[in-house]
Amino acid sequence: MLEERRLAVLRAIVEDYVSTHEPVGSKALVERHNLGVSPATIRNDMAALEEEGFIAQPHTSAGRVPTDLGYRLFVDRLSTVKPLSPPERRAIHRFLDEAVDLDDVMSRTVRLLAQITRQVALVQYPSLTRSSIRHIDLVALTPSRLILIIIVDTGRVEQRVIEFTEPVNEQLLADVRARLVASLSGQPFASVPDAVEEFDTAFEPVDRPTVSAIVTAVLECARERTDERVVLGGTAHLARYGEAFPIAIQPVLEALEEQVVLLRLLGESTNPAAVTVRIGHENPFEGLAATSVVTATYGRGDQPVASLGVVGPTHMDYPGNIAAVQAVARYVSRILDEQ
Amino acid sequence: MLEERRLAVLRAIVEDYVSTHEPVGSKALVERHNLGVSPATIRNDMAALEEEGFIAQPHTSAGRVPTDLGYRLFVDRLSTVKPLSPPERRAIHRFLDEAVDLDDVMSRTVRLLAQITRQVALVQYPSLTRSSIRHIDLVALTPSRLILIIIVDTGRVEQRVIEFTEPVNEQLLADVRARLVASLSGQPFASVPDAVEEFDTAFEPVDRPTVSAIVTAVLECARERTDERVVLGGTAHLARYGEAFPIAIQPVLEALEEQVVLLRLLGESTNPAAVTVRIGHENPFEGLAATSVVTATYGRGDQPVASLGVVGPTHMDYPGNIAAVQAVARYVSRILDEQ
DNA sequence: CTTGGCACTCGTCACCTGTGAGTGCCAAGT
DNA sequence: ACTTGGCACTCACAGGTGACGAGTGCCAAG
Repeated sequence: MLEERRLAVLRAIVEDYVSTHEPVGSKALVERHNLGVSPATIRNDMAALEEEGFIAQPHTSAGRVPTDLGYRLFVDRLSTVKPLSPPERRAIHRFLDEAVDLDDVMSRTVRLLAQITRQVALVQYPSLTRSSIRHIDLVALTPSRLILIIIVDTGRVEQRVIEFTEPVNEQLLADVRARLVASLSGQPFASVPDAVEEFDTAFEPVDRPTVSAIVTAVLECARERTDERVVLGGTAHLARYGEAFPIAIQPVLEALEEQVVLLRLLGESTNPAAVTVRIGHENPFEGLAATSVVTATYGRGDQPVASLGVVGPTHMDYPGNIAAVQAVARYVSRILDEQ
Repeated sequence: MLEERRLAVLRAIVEDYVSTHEPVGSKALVERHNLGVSPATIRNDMAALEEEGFIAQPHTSAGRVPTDLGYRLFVDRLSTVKPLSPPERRAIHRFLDEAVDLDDVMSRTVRLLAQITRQVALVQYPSLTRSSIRHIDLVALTPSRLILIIIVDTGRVEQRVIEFTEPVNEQLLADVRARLVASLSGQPFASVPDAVEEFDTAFEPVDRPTVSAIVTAVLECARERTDERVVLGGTAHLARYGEAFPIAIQPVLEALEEQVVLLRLLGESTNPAAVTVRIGHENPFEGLAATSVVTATYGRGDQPVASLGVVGPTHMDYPGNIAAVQAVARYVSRILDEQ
C-alpha cells in the first residue's frame, strides 16, 4: 500500500519530467495526476525516494528529477507497453517493403527509426559471424590485382582487394575460384578457418604463395570485418534540446563517430527477442553518461543476426521508444525471412 | 594606394575574426597588425567597407564582422595559400597508404580530412557515370532470387537484388551472365543503355521476360545509383562552437543528413583541379546559410571521378582548409591512379 | 587625406531585490 | 501509524539599475 503509492509517485515524476523537461514539485504532481493525497504526503514519499536514490533535486528547493536508478526502476517495473498506433505500423510496413536490397533495407530502417522515435538511430548490418557464405568470387581488376567478393545469405556483400607483385595466371585464378566456391559455399562464417586449412596443398608448390595470399584475404574478411558496419541517422535530433539542456552534444557526437563504440552499444544486446535498455551511467562510455540506449536484435527466423536501436537523452520516452525499436526489429526480421 | 589599404584592412578583419570569433574594432586592429596609420583612419576605411557591403556591425558600437561578400573577396583576392606542414603531409601519406580497398580509402579519407581541418568532412564515392565496368556477375541467392554485382574500375562494387516469381533456369543464368560480361566489360557506364539495347533478342522468346528483368536491373544500377554514396565524418566539430555561436547546428545536421544535399554540395565543383568555395548564402540550402563549403574533385589521371570537401562555419580558416582539401584530393587521386 | 579629440551609443557585467516555487519539519487530526 | 495543514526557510530566477568601456561617427585642425 505505502510502497505502492511511492512507486506511483516515481512513475508520475518520470512521466512529468519526460514530458516537460522541468523538475517536478509535489504540488504540480498532485494536480496533474489524481493521487488522492495532499502535497505534504507526496513530499514525505519524495523524501523517501530521494533517500533510496531514485530521484534527486538539482538544487535545494527545486522540484525532483529522476536519477538513472529511478529510470531503471521505471523501465523495469513501472512502465506499461505503449503499442504503436495503426498508422505508425502501416507506415513501417509501407516504407520498408519498398526496399530493393540489403543496403536499402538498412538505410531505410535507420531513417524510419530516427523519424518515429525522434532520436538518433543505429542499425547494424547482419553480422557475418552469424551468417553463411552463399557465393564467393574472384575477379581480376588488373592482371596483378584481384578483387575478392563474398556474398552472404543475408544479402550482404563483402569485398576486398588483393594485390600481387606479379601477374596472376588466369587458369590458376579460375581454379582457385572453383575450389573456393566448392569448399566454402553454404558454410557458416565461423567454420571458414577450418574449411580453408590445408587449402593450398592441392596446388603446385610454385602457386602456393599466390593461393595462400588469397586464402589469407578470405580469412581476414572473416575475422576483421565480422561486424564492422553500422549505419547512423537522425543526429539532428540531438540538437533539438534547445541550447544546453542537461545534455552536451559534442561528447555524444564524438562517441557516435567511433565504430567501436557503436558496435559495443549494439553488440551487448544479450537476450534476443527482448529489448535491452542501458541508462545513463550504465553505458560503458564517458561521453554517453547523459544518454540512454535502447536496442533489440533482429534476425532470420529465431537466429539473431544483428541489432538496432536508438540513442537519446536519459529523459526519453522509454515506453514509446521501446515499442518502436521492438516493432522495427520485428519488421526487419520479417523482411530478412522473406529473402 | 588607398584602395590597397582598404583591402589590407579587410584582410586583417577577416583574419582576426576567424581567430577570435569576436567583432573586431579599429583600435585592436591597429595594434595587432602594423598598419602604419591611426585608428581613426581605419575607421574611415571601415565605414567605406561597410558601405560596400564587405563588413557589418552586429549592433551599433561593436566591432565589425565580415559579411559573406567580405569572405568572398578575401578568398578570391586576399588570401595567400597556406601550405600544409611536412608532418601533416607525412600523416596524410602514412594514413591513406594503409587502406586495403575502396571502402577503406573512403572512410580513411573522411576521417583524415575531418581531423586535419577540424570541420565536418564529406567524401563522395567515385561516380559511376565517369567510370567503366570492370566485371559483372550474376549469382543465385535462391533459385528465384538473384544478386547482380557490378565491379567498376575504381574498385567500387555495386549490387542489386533481383526477384522472380519462378525459379530461374541455371543454364539461362550462365548464358545471360556470359553475354553481359561480353558486352559490358570495359564499357563506360554512360554507354550501358546502348550496349544492352536489343540485348534480349539473342534469347528464346520464353526467356525474354527474365532476361529483360535482369537488363532492367542493370539499367537501374546505371541510372539511379550513379552518384549515390557520400560518407560524412567529423560532425562532432559542429558542436565545438561553445554554446550558441552564430551557428545553429540543428539545421546544419538536418541538411547533412540528406543525401540529396550532400550530392548537390559536392556535385557542383565545376572546374577540376581547382578548389571550389561556397560561402554562406551562396549555398543552395537554407540550413547552410551560416556555413561555407570547400570542395575539390579527385580522379584517375586527368579524369575527375568525384569530389570531397569540408563544411564549416563561414568564419573558418579558408587558406588552411583550402590547402587541406586540395592536398587530400591529390593524394586520393594518386591512390586511385596506382590501382 | 590623416589625425586627435569628443560626444554618443549601447551591450555587458555586477549588484540588488522581490517573488514564488518548492522544501522540511512539526503538531494536530483521523 | 499515517495523513495533513501550517509555517518558516531556501534559493533560483527575472527584472531593474547603474557603472563601465569598447567602439563608433563626426569635426576641425594638421
